[in-house]
Amino acid sequence: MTETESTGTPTDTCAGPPQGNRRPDGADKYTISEVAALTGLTAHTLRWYERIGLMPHIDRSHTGQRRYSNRDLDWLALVGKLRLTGMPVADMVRYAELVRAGDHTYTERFELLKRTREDVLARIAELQGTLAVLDRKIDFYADAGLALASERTR
Amino acid sequence: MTETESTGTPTDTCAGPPQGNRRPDGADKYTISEVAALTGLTAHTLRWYERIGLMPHIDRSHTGQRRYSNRDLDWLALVGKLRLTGMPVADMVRYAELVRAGDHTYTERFELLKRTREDVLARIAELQGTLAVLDRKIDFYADAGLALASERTR
DNA sequence: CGCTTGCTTGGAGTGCACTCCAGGGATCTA
DNA sequence: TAGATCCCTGGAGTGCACTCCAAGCAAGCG
Repeated sequence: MTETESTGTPTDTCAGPPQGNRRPDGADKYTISEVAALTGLTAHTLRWYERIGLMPHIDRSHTGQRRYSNRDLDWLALVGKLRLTGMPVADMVRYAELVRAGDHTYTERFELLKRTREDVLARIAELQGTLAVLDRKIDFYADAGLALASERTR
Repeated sequence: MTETESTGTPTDTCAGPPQGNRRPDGADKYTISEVAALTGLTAHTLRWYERIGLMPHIDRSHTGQRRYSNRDLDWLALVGKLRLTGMPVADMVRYAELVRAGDHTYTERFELLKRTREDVLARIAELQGTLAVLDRKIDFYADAGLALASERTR
């Protein structure tokens, strides 16, 4: 219920997604439960993301606890967006691997993003088709409901 | 090797209403594999839909084989649309129950459809937000790729 | 000092939506 | 009459994306 995924201003350059109550860079050390609150994911899921290779290496405190940075939050915001598109986690892991592999994977990342973009466009089109069907059915039920109501109450 | 189930349609995954190759009403008797071909679902899935109560009672031939009608195809088309919205199968079963229950469930069906419509609108908005992020990233990678290319080949 | 809270781990469990299997029956073609 | 092909059933298995568990460590508090 603490979904702090606001629709922020799209003014950032590359990966600057919307995120509210952050600490300034340099003082950006978040515990796992803070990140959970900020992202809406559970701590379980955050650890699981790390295990499957979807996260970069997360900083640790001197006692071994995770300390997330603003950069990690940026990455999680992107992951959240990709998740909304229905992209399989395995594909996101693939993208994460490309990022870790270095600059020579730019082209491949580019292709992956373009393919994803096409998928999103297709999904939007699908949903708009569904919306049309839904609207037709809703009109039908509105008429039927009206007919029933007038027949029964007046 | 009893059933050639998952042959499916190799390319046509648009899930649009393929109402072209239907038989006229009155001569509308389709076997399960014909329906599978028409809908893109597998015969397994069609039987499973029936088992969980997502389908009305399907006609049977004198030997007990399923014979689908145009009406069944209509229902499957709606189910396909609802599936695209991400609606859980359990909710679709609920809708199917309401339809079976009779005319006095009109209002409830109406509410369900309206809620679904809102969900679809929200989903489209989400996807458009994701599209914006994706486009920003794609622009970034296009520039980076260009820089790399000009550095190397020109 | 003990208690509570929050974090750690590997591994096991959950829910959804299929997906497949074994074993058998009916129909068609050669 | 044989073989191929389609279909039937209940139940078991699969893959994905989490979700939870048990056992234990570390810090803060009265």
